[in-house]
Amino acid sequence: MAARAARAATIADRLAVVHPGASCSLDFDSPYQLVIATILSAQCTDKRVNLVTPQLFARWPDPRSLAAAKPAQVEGVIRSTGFFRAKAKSLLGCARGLVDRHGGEVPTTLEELVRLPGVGRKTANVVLGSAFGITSGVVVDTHVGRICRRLGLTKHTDAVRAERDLVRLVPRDHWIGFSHRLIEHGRTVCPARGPRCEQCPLADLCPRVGVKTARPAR
DNA sequence: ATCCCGAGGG
DNA sequence: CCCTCTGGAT
Repeated sequence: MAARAARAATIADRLAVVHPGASCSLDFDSPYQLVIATILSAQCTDKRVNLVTPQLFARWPDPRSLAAAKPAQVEGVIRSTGFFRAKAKSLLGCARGLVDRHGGEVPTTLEELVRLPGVGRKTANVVLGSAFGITSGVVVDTHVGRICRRLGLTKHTDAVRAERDLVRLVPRDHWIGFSHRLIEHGRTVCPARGPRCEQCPLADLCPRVGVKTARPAR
């Protein structure tokens, strides 16, 4: 549908003005660190993840050391990110997968990444895009899905179906930037609760059905 | 009470 | 398809 593609282009252009340098807000300085940080980011703010990763990477600086770590010790360090047992299990399994199948390096294809414990399509897209500069798809996280539904770019709540719509609407070379700007927009202007519609550059494109404006001023 | 840059398991 | 995992923030 050409009309929706034009709408998507308008949205992408305006977000590029407001969030020009939007990028991954997780702290990392290697692909290994980004994989770990992104696994931890599930149902958790990046800010919270950035609070625990320095300790994590200081104690277990590479896949080999992390694969040999005691689960209980890892759980202790990552506890505040929530889902700490499942996440610790994923981290150890992921580290083991990196060592066993990839010589301790992070693979650069979606198929290999998704095979690692704790790494789903969203995490794989983030890692490929931000650690390697590889465009593999649109990152559809909770923000991207919610905003694109509000704006009528997709009707799907399922992330895979939403992504299928978005990759058709947005030119391939804009996929990563579009993703990061939507995520930034979601964090700063259009969160699930209390969207700040009065300062949203997309307000005229948004139905805002049943959306309450932030803060009843008191 | 509901949401946070999800993923795995039944 | 659903359910579960979990602490922190609002």
